[in-house]
Amino acid sequence: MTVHSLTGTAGDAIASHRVARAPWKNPVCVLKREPVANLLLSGLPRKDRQHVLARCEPVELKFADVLCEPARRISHVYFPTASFISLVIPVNNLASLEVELVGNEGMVGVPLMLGVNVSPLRVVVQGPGPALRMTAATFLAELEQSVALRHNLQRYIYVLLAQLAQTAACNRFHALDSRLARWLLMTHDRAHANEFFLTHEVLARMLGVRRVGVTNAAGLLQERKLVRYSRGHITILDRAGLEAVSCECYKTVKDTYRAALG
Amino acid sequence: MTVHSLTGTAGDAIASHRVARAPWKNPVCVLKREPVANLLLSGLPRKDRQHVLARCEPVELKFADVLCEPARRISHVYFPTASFISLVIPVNNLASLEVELVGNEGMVGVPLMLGVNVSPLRVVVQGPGPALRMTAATFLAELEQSVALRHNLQRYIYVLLAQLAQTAACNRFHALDSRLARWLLMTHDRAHANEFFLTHEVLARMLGVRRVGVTNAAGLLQERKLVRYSRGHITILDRAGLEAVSCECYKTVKDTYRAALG
DNA sequence: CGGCTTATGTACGTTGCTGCACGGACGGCG
DNA sequence: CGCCGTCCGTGCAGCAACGTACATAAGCCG
Repeated sequence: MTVHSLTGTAGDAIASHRVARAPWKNPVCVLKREPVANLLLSGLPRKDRQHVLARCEPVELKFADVLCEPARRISHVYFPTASFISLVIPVNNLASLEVELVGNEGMVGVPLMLGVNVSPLRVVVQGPGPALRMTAATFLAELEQSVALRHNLQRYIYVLLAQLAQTAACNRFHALDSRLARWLLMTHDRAHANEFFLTHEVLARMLGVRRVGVTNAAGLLQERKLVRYSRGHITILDRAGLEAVSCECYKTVKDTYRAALG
Repeated sequence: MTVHSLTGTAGDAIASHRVARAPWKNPVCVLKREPVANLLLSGLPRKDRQHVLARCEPVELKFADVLCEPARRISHVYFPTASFISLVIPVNNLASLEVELVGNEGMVGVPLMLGVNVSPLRVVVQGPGPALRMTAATFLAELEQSVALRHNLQRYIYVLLAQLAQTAACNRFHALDSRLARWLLMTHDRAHANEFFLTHEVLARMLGVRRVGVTNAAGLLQERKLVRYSRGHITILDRAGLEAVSCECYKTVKDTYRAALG
């Protein structure tokens, strides 16, 4: 993992870093991106925000970097801006299932807030790009400092709980087509780009199904002109169409977030 | 201390959910019970514990009482002692899935700790019996008072998160037999009795499957002499056998709890 | 006892996904 | 250009769970 710090405080420019240098092979991803801020931080009162941002280190996350393994100590918290990160639970060293997708609406490292310094899940970079990070110790100090930060992050944990429950139900009841559509929508929201890199293989591990299952479901979405993909590059063509195919879980989760943090 | 029944308070609005007769009155369940304390409270330092307990109201929960509906305000928090409570997510007003089972190792009303006063889930009494409860306001005041309480409950939320992730994976990957076995084990832990009341119908709604599916799976467990049941009365005969049939998720979750709160 | 309600058992075709296997196609690279 | 690794597509048998429908059995009440 390459981590280069941009010296100088992020100041009030919040998280509007300059755009990443080619995160993956295809530059198109980057070109379509606009500067993004982390919503948990940008919502803070000016003073708290500046204080926190001054202690954040901008980093560039690379695709497939593993930021933490289950049962290992959490060294840093991450606030993605244009990157996004999967929280994955491995099962039997074989299968795995994504239980949470974190983009600029969230953070990684929640257990620290709860008095625990190990992660229960595997943390994998799914979408390359910039993020802000803090050491665990600094983070805890900031929590002491800022009531607003505490407040925001507590509500974020609430959203997380609700979202986990919804995802569990979704995995249980909804067909693969719908779940795939939902996943693409969530990713679209967090990628801040119409195109992103994701092979069927990776998608399969996220959704907890066979690679071929994804191929079929994706074929269906492509037939209907909702997405286009080729060798890992997925392009969203028709959001509304995807929302129609996806289950209500997508909307439900988004509403929960808006109600608690919007 | 006076023991208040729920009937006449919150219970009235929801009493319609009760089943016609009263199988939960079966004395066998009760006879086998020993006095139990709530572990989140019993672990507190003496002084804090007394302070909290003095502000708790003992209540007797009845089977199938609905303590809270999704998106409704949380009026009380509950610390089950010998009772246990399901957190259920309804889907499409038809199916539903249990995402959490709370007994004397936990509490109901977690969102209050996170600055949110509505529940994302339906809260249903699964096992009748005593619990301690506090009004939302009192609870928040107690949180201010006691660092130890805050600490304990934060860690409990951590366990909750890990558990939700594990359950999601379990629902995705494991066969019904295993999941049923796991569920029975979890219930056994919380019921503090070898026998409890649960029809296949109810179990099916918890596991998110057809009633017939439960009948088959349960038949298998009974063939192997692991459980015995008749018209809603399930008796655990062979815990070790059940653990063998169940998936590792049971052990994993239990270990997580022990590590964080044991 | 007889009638009713609730709980459990059985049966059958259907479906969505699995496990496995292999064929083809695109793109990077020498 | 041609090789080769990665990624995508197809085919097929198998299976667990689904939806539906109906049949028995156990307790409750009059």
